[in-house]
Amino acid sequence: MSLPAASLSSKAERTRDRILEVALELFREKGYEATTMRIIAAAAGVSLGSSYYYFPSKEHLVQGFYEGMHVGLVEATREALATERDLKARLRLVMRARLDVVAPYHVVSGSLFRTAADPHSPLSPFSEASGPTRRESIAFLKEVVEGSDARIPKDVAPTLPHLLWLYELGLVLFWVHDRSPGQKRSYDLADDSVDAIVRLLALAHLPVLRTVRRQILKWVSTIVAEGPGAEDIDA
Amino acid sequence: MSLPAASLSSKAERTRDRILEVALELFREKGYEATTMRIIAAAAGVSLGSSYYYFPSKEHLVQGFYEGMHVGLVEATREALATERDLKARLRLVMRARLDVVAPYHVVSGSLFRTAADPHSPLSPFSEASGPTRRESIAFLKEVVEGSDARIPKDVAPTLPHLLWLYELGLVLFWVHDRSPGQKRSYDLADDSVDAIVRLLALAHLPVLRTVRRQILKWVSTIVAEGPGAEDIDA
DNA sequence: GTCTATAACCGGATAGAC
DNA sequence: GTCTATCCGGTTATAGAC
Repeated sequence: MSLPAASLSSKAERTRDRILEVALELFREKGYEATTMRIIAAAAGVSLGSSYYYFPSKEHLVQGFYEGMHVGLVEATREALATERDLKARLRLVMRARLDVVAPYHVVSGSLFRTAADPHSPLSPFSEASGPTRRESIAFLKEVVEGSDARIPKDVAPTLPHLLWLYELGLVLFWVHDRSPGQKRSYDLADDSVDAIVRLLALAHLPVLRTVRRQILKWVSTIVAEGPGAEDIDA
Repeated sequence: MSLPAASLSSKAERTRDRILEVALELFREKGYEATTMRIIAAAAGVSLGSSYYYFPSKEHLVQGFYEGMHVGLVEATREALATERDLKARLRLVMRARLDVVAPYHVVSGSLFRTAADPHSPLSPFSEASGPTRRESIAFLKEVVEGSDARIPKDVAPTLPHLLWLYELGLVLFWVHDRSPGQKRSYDLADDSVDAIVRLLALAHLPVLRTVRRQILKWVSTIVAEGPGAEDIDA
């Protein structure tokens, strides 16, 4: 989807793209379960067997979805991030945009994310296969922080993007479960939790908080170092 | 499983129990996917159709698992909790016991918890069907706190058990993904995060933290009020 | 009405011919 | 690279036994 567009045969590539495109549309329209591989194949004008030639499993069709969501977030926030310098405002607009971008998929999100919970699945956010997207997301959050005028304590700075990535994951997890109209609660939670995060960051330098700060940094490192390898930590 | 043991016919009940027992054992031995309903039925000495008479779906077999895990935790900690009064020690032993109790199921946990991520699934920790177990867990954590000699700020007290429940959920989620030998990282994380939590609680009364404290309480309420109904909040 | 069994359906995945 | 035929397992329909 965001691969170097050259080098691969064109007929095959168009077939592949068509299958993926059709599949994502059907997922959104009818849901993940209701969209059978047979229907996808038919809609894309290929046989069932051919679909499996391009995508080894139904799950693999969902990887394209994730990458799309990340690209969508970057595009949706580029303009606003270019001018805004206040950290709280930056984080808030990013998290709100995150929710906006995934919004059309809320109905399906349950069954879509279902697979993501399984660590053995390539769709797990911690998996090898998700590595590229994960690293891109963390790098993006790093920019969100560094582009602000906030002063972040030296020891917190390297871990902060990872912490924010975990936080974003949690927010989306909440959103998946959020049945309030328009997922209003998720937006409220985003606002409230961003407030708390920024305030905590502002207080982080206080001597009383030195020990907790270290403790928290320690366990965030533990969490983020988790996964297929230690490569995550220096993304 | 923890129902009033009377009132239902005994032959049927024994059949039901046998199916469940056999299923859990097979899940642990061979994994969730590899254990087919046909195998379960055969091992329990009934026909496939009969299994479906007792358990409407394969997922429903997993509900018994959850309840078992909760009962296991309570039993594993009863003795130690009876004498220990220090909050940090109490929380630490509870969280370590939580990991001990689920340990035999680590290999399977991925596919087992997979379904739990789907909000539409009865296996979701936030679902109606999980309500009883969820409320029991929160009530248990309330006792863990109240049985300690720690002084908890008045405004924090009612929300704390819910916060701890979310925290426990997160810990287990991490454990599911933890591939370190013996899941050592999960135990480390439990220790470190309990330290941080207890320290934060001790500092919570400080005037500088008043605003953050309120903000955090607010969004924890938002999260926990989420789900099938508002009944969660007064469990 | 409670329980059990057999046969079939449906959809994800695979084999192998062309 | 594309197809058809088939497998396999969760689930359902339904008939009948106790």
